Amino acid sequence: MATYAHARPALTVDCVVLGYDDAGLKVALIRRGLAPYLGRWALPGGFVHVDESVDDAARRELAEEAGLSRVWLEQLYTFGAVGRDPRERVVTVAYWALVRLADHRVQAATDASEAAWHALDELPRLAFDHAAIVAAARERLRSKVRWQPIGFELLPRKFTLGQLQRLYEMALGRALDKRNFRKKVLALGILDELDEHERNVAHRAARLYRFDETAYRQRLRDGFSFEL
Amino acid sequence: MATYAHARPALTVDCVVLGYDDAGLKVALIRRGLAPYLGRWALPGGFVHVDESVDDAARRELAEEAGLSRVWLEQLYTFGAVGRDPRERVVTVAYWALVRLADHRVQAATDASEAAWHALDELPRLAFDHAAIVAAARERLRSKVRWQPIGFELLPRKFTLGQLQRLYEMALGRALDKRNFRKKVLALGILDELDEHERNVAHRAARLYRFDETAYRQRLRDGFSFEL
DNA sequence: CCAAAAGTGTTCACGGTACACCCATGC
DNA sequence: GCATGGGTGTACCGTGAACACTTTTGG
Repeated sequence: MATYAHARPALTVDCVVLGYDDAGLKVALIRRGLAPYLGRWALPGGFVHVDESVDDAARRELAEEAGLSRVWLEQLYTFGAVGRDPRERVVTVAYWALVRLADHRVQAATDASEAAWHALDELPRLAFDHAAIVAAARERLRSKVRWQPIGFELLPRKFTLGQLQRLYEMALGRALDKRNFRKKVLALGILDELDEHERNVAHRAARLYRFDETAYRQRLRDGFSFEL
Repeated sequence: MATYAHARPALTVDCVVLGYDDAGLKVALIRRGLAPYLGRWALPGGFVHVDESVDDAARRELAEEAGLSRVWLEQLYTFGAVGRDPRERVVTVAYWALVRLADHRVQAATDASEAAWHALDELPRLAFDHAAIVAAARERLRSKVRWQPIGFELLPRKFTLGQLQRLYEMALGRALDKRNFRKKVLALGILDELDEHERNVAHRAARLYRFDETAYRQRLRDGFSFEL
């Protein structure tokens, strides 16, 4: 393990930013303004600087390239195949993030020519191996959603149980029984029932709820299972 | 994302190799023959070459530094804090591996002055942030063992249900009920019951079993849950 | 009054858990 | 014969899954 003087792989981060609205799950993509894959859609990301942690690099790129900050962010997987970038050897640490679509407009910045949300199940062809990275994030969402009440990161602060259920159905890729879902989710004891209802809907207005983070942390400490 | 000409972080892999025998879980460590942390125990690992995938680098280091090959190996997490190596900026992709202790003698090789198995719950002080990496592997084992019948990678090819149960108890950190354990594990239908028994034991000789990988794959395809 | 989603309980089957005694073997 | 782990079955309980109708609101 002598000092390393040879060519080294470059190191980047790439972020799979997932958002949700009533139409479904979306990913934030950026249209590349440079070769290779000029004009293709790609994940926001970029090189890791020597003086920042990899986590910080992910947050920075998210802010610079997509104009997003203060989002929930977690490391996903490191993609290190040899040919994944045609220019040179690049290893990328992929992250995934969840944001409230209502709160965030993605905006292109720096060297990205365009940024936009894309529906998760009708993605365009992506640059590099980014399709595989998105697939990994999707898989992680599917498994994580069963153990941690992640959904609240994606919904507006006040939401209906119907919205929450539709989100879970999207994430899990299957229909859930309405009564069982409400029963379980309310039994978790991490929702504040508000004295507010939807407005201007063409059907009975649903009650609004809010995620009770304090109760959630308490339950976590008590060793609680959030399986849905 | 122009061509990158500045200083770049170096990229390494580190492997948490877990082994098991009747005395408990062990991790393979190497005594460092170079500064920094000269003489300290550390995980086997090293730099990723430009012409090999990160996975390949992990396998190579495992072979070179610990003399291990053909082991079960999986990516664990990427550690990218800024100060984790005092010499220069180094990001490491951590892997974890499971081996049959009976089959593998670790042997020091290349630039490691010594290699040995250490009991997982009485580790010496480790170099760099390797203690955190081992802790992450341990946590991963604990959660993974519940979903995938991982234990078989760690046991000899023929084993008793008692051995399997003790392994699970080590991994999960709690005692399991013998009858329930046997019932569940046999119900999985992935064990071959052999017409062989232990020999030379000071008690009733236990029947030996073998992991039936074919049946396992079949169950996986059928969407089977291996929760214990 | 019609469409569309909200809201609400009960029953059944299965799996998890708790629990105690006899058996085979080596010393 | 004794110490040590191997081996076996049953009863209870809680949770997950299935399932249908009434209510409210806007158009």
